Amino acid sequence: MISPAEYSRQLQFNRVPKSKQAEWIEREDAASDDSLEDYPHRLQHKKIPNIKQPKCIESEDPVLDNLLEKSTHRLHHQRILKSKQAKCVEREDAVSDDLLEDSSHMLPRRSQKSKQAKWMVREDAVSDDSLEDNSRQLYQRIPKSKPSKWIEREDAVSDDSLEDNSHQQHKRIPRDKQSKCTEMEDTVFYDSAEDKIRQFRRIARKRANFTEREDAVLYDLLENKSHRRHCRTLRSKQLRTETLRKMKRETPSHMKPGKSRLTKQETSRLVKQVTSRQHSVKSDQNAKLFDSVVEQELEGGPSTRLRKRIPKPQKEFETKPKEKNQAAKKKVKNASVVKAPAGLNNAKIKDEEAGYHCDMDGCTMSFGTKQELVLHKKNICPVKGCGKKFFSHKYLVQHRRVHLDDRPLKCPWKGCKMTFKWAWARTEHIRVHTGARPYVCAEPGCGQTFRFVSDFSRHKRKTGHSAKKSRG
Amino acid sequence: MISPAEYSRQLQFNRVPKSKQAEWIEREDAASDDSLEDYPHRLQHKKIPNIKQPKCIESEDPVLDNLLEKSTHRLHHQRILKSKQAKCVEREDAVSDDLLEDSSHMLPRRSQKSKQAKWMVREDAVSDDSLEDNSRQLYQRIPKSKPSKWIEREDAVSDDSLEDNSHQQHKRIPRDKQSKCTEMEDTVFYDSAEDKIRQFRRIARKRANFTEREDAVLYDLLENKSHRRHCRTLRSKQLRTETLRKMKRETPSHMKPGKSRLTKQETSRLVKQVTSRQHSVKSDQNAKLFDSVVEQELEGGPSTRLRKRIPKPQKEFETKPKEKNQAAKKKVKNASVVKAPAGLNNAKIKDEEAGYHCDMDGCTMSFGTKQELVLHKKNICPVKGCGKKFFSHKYLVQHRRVHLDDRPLKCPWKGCKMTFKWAWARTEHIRVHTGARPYVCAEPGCGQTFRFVSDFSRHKRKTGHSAKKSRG
DNA sequence: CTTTCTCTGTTTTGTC
DNA sequence: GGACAAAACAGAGAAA
DNA sequence: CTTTCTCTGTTTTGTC
DNA sequence: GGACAAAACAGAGAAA
Repeated sequence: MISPAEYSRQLQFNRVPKSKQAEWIEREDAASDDSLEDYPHRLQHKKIPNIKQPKCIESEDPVLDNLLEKSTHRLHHQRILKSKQAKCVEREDAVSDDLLEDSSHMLPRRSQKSKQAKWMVREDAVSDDSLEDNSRQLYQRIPKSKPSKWIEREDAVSDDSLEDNSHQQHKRIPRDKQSKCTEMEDTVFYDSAEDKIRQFRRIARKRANFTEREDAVLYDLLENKSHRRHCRTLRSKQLRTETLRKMKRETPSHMKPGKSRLTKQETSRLVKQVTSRQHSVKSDQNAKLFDSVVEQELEGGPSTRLRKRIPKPQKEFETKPKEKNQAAKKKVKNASVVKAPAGLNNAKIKDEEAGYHCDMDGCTMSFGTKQELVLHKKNICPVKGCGKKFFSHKYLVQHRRVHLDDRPLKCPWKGCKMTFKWAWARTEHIRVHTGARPYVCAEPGCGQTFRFVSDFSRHKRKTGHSAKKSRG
Repeated sequence: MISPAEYSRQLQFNRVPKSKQAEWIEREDAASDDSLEDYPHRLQHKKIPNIKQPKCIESEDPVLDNLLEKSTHRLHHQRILKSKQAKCVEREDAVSDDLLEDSSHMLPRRSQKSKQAKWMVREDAVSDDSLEDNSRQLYQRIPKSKPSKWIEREDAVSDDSLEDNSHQQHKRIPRDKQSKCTEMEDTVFYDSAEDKIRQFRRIARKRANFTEREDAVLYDLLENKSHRRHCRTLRSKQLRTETLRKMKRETPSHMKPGKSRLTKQETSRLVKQVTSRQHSVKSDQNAKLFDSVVEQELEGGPSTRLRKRIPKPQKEFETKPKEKNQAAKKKVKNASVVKAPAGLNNAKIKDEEAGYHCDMDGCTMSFGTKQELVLHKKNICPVKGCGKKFFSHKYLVQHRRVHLDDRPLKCPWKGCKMTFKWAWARTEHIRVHTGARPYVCAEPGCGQTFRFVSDFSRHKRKTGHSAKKSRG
């Protein structure tokens, strides 16, 4: 089942699932085991940022997109979170059946029986379109869509906005994973140094207002610039601490000085500019480690300030309804599930099978089934697990990006590889680079500043303070 | 802005955001920089599993929940993904304004003006309820809810199911993060060994059918059992390889043998049982590393097979509409946003302010605003960013768990700390432990087996093969 | 719990 | 046949 | 691209 | 005033 190559790869990358090492609980012994489970400090909550990143190609061509969009480096990150107090609500013990099933005396439980197209709810024109679609939906399933009336009328339609081609979903974007390292022996030290470099950057970024931008951007170094190998390391507190300790006492020789353009003096200067609570001693140590591992890029400036108006091609959906092969035909009975407009599945813009065109004012979308179109016209997203209902038809079209992988908006900072689906996300992200805190509470004695609307908004909500936004 | 303690912590945990080290792109220099960006191997896409875990306390008391739910250990994980081909669609250059804003010549752009309650769309009874709620919504915002007609009638109501108290959202549950290590000096080696242990487990798990369960569960060792510190380490390929190399050549003395109950002989046996493509040589090495770091727990068995019927208290929502303090009153004008039923926010079950009770058959839910109730009755989730529309009112009630943190279902395997909101997720997860592959394609020459319905379903969809499920 | 920061559905602003 | 809860399915989609 | 595996809205099964 | 796109907001929520 696993090739030697894959095996080595897994060995190397530590791909063995965590939970797989657990033991089977003896039914009778469960009590003793459970006694241990009330400990508040269990290693339970895990949280790992996730990011998918750009694709650099100017494409109107969905086929080309498909070919390219899957070959991107992804980087990962790890953080140790603090514990949540244990709080076990044992409410469902349905394990029984499944345990039986999985424990080697398992029986066949179910054969795929027919699904009746009983799914459309009356009260709207949608009724029984489902049946007439059964014959053409081979590989996709028909959404058990939810008819519902409300269709916004005021600003319902018009054209797709400029960003209709940008899309995808990602969860949390860890800030600086895209480091890169020259191949070297002392990788361990590299990694530790990298941590400290990040720390330095943070410190620099924290300085008051970035009157000199140079200072703020001194540290672009770990970014990949070409084909170099990527170094992504994340460690536990223990490992990190341990590594640091070892470094201090036994391996100064591993460092490779001379690569960083950030001198120790510069480092110290920056550290001093930081708020007084920070420890310049530690930072100075960092400066040494710095030298061993990094390359730095020179600071650039904002690349554009002129807004570019894109003429909007308007022919996004060519949509040639395409009968797929008949292989799946025997399962046409399963006709009641949402047939996600294949284009929406997993970030591909396959508009080929879109045979049902939206005729709403200015909307050019089309879908593989009548159901999808009906949902679409009701401003309900027809993607299977989605089913969201929107106020505006136009937004529904923009909403598509949520289900696509495209992330066309890039952070303009040199070396920053962050990409976005939403302009606002990028807008706020940039403040991470600039250090700007544009939201200032106008409440007379408050004076708090915020970098993100959300935080400002929360502040106002919680305190009732005033709402003025000023320059940060 | 940052305390010394926080600073050290950040230093230690490497919390500096990645993208913060980027440089500002000179507008004029952008071209040269951009030339670099077409490289296919950019370090862009990142993907990091995320997991939140249990809370062990029997609580009906939301206050207690709030106090406890935040103090849980979270663990993290990192993986390096393969590259996605660069594909930069520069479609929006809207940076301009924000760059200006953030670059120190920023101007106040907006003061919170009034939001008119223009949001309710005609065509349903919802119309202008919004206005009458303005006075009582102080800290929450009123959802700009989407009136829509469709209400399922066939199985619309009845009681909440057993699982109404279980909830929250998490993304991807990495399989075996909850490792634990005794404090020791050679953490690096520990980590490497841990990797290999996982690999071993994977191999063991891959064996044909787990006729002897003992073999499948030999490796439960890294799980935390009490207050020990957690060791979570994730490294880049380079670091891992390097560490491994170092271990081999210079530090056999760091190992701490005698802890593992898995002997080298056992290991070899397991390795032999693995598919022929795996390298027993490597595995044997692993067995040695094994010894240095792990403790093992004895295998248990399934803890329960009897389904427990929970009587269902039925008084989930006591809901005393509670006027919060008046601080936020001046912003009541912003009345048009979804006021997420505070109970749904961020996994707290605060039903205190629920003053609008659902009178649908058997439904006991209540909400802070009429709008929410109206949405609820339309089977639309009133949580702010959600707005999903469901077929069944009863499911809408179950859907709540998506927005709550509670994860009441636990994996029954000893030492496995996985928790779930959905029974099916746990059911399939358990197969990860057992190795079961219950789905067998019945297509005459196919014979493929699957561990997860989803994969089986995809197989059938793609191949058109038959649908019988048998024991794996 | 807190802070930091991204995602996204809806609202507000700005321009014509 | 009906009602209903439990179980399962079938996608979507994250992670590797 | 693939495999592995979780999440979740809807369908199917099982029981009364 | 209207229409409309761009920008911003206000949550939700992930991560640390």
